[in-house]
Amino acid sequence: MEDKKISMVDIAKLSGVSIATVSRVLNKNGRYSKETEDRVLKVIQEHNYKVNVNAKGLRTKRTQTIGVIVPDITNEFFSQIVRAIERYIVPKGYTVFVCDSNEKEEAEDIHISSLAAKGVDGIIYISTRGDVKKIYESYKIPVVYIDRRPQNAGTLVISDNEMGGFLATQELIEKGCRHILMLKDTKPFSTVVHRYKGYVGALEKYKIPFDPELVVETEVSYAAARKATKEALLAHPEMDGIFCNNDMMALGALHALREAKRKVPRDVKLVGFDGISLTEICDPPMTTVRQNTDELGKKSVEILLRRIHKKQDAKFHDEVVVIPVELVRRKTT
Amino acid sequence: MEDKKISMVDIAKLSGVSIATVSRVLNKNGRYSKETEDRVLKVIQEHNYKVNVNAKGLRTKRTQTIGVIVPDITNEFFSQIVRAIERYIVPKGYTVFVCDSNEKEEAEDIHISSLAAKGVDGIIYISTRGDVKKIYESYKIPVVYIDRRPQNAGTLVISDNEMGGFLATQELIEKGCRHILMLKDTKPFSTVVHRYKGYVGALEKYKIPFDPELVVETEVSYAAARKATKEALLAHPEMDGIFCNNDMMALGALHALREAKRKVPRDVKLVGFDGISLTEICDPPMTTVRQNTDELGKKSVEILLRRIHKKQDAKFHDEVVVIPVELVRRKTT
DNA sequence: CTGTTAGCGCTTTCAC
DNA sequence: GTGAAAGCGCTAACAG
Repeated sequence: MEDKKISMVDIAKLSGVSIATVSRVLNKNGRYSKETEDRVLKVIQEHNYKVNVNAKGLRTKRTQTIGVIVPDITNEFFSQIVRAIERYIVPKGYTVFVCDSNEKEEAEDIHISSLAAKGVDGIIYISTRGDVKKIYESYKIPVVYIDRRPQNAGTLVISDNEMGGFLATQELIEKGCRHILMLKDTKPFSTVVHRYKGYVGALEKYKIPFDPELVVETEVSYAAARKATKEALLAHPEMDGIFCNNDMMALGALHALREAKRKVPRDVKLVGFDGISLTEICDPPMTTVRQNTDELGKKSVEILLRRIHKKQDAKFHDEVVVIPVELVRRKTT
Repeated sequence: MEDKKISMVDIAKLSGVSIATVSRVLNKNGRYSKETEDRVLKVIQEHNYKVNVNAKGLRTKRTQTIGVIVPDITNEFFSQIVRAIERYIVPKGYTVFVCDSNEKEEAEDIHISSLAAKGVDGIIYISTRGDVKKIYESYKIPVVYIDRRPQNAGTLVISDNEMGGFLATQELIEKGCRHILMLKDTKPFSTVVHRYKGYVGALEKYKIPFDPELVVETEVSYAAARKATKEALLAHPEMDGIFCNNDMMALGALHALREAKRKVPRDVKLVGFDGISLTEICDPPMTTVRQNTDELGKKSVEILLRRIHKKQDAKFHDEVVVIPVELVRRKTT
C-alpha cells in the first residue's frame, strides 16, 4: 500500500537516462534532444511525478514559497489583500504561508522566525509594530511592508491615506457639514496618522475651524465606535458629520446615530474607510473611501518578486509605492 | 554584507562539539550532558541560528507544514476557520499554507499538486467538488475534510447541519410561522442537503404541510437572495417565515422584506445560518444558527495531527466528527 | 555521553 | 547531448 514516493532516480531509470538529464528537462535547461525530452516527460506524466521542493530548495536556496503576515485574517480588508496576493503570486508557482498575528507583536516574531526557518523566499508584512529595524536585519529575507508603515520599513506599498482622509472630509464639508467628528484609532499606525492629516488638511482648505474636542480616539471596533459616537453626540450636539477610521467603526457610528434619533444623512452625515462589502449592504448604504486591495496585492507581489530575483545584487534602493484611493458616494452623505 | 546563513556545522565548530551533538540538543534527543547543552544553546542563541527546515524535511520526511484549502478566504465563515486552525496548530510548530480555491475545482487541483510538491505533512480541505476519490489516492498525504462532505471523503469534521436546519425551522414554527420559505443554495453540497433535511424534518414533526414551491434555490449571495425573496413574496404572499442557507442570504432576504414593507419579525420571521459578525450588527440583529468555527478548527487539527503521527501504521479507520450547532435567538424571530 | 558517516532528492560543474 | 559525482543542511544509525 505505502508505495514510497517516486523520485528523480526512478524517473531516470524508467526512461533510461541519467538523473542529470531528467533535471535538465524538468528545468528546461537545454542540452538534451527532443526525443529524450519527450520520453522523460512521458514517464513523468505517467507516474505523476512531482519534484521534491525541499530537496530542490536545499540546493538552490529557493523554496518558491512566501509568507504573508496579517493582523487579522477575519477582517475582510485583510482577507481581500491575502486573496489579491494569491491571485498574482500563485500563477508564478509560489505557495503562500498565511500568518495571522492577531495584532500581537510577539505572534509576529514567532511567525517571522518560523518563516525564516522554512526558508521562504520573501515576506509580505502588514506589521502591528512601530519599528521593524530588528527584524529586517536579523534575517536576510526580502520584505515588502504593506498597508501600514512602521519605522525603518524599507520597501512598502501603501494606500494614499492622507488623500483618503482629505476626500472623506471634503465630501462632508461640501455636503454642508461644519462640525465634523473624526473617530480615530488609538494606535499610532501610519494609516491612522495620515488619514487624520487629510482630515485636518481638508478643514484648513475650507477654512473650517479645527476643534480638538471633535477628534476622539477609540478602539477600532463596532461596539467601541458606537459607544464613542453616543458620547460625542451628547457632548457636541452641534455635530453634523462623522469621518471614521474604518467601515466597521462607521457602522457603529451609524447605529449610535439611529439610536439617538438623528437622521442620516439629513442631520448627520457619515463617511467610512476601506470599502468592505458591509458598506454596500448596510442601511443606508455607506459612503466610504475605498482602498484598492487588488492593486495593493498586485504591486506588493510585483516588487517582492523583483527583489527575490535580484537577490544577488549588492543593493536595492527602497521603493515606496502609493496606491490611489477612491471616494465611493452612497447614501450617508 | 551578505553574510551567508549560519548552519549547523558553524554552531558545532563554534561550540566545540560535533554536529551530531548539536542536532541532539536541538531535538532534545538526550544523550548529552547539561554543560554541553548549555554551551550549544548559548551559541545558537547568540547567532540567532535557525534550523533549515528544508534540509530537515529532506531527511525526516516531515516539513512541519500543512495546507488549508478554502473556497473563499474573504468569506468570514471560512476565515474564522482558518484562524482557528492556526490558533491550534501554530503552537505545535507548524506553519500553514492557505490556499484560496475561489470555489473552483481546477484551482483546487493546482493547489493540491503544489502542496504535495512542497511536501506538506497534511491537508485540511474544504472542498468544492462532489467527489474527491482521485485526489485522496494519488498523493499519500493525510487529508481531513471539513465543513462540506464530498463523496469518498474519508476523515471529516462537519457541523450538525441537519440539526441546524431543524432548530432554525422549529424556531420559526414555534414563533407562529406556518408558511416557511427555505432559501437554498443551488449547489448540492452536503451542508445544503443536510440543512434542507432538517427543515423538512421540523415541518413533519410539527405537522406543517410541506410545500415544494416554498423551497427556492438560488445562488449564495446577498443580491441573489434579495431578488429571490422579492419574487417569492409576490408568488406567495402568505409567506410568514424564511430560513436561509447562510447569513449573507438572510441579510438579502431581510432587505427584500423591508423593501416590500413587511415588518420583521411581526409579518415575517427570519433565520440565517453560520453566525458571522454581520448578524449581530445588522438591523434588526438576526436570529441565526451559529456554527462553532473554533471547534471545527480545533477538531480538524487534532485529527490531522494524530494521522500525521500515525502515518506509519497500515490503516486508519476514517472518523467522522460532528460538531453541534447552536440557535442564537435575536430580533428577527 | 560524543563523534563519524551515510544518505534524503535534487542541481550543477566538469568530463566525455 | 549526456553522465558521474559533489554537496546543499540535516538526522540517525553505528561505533566508541
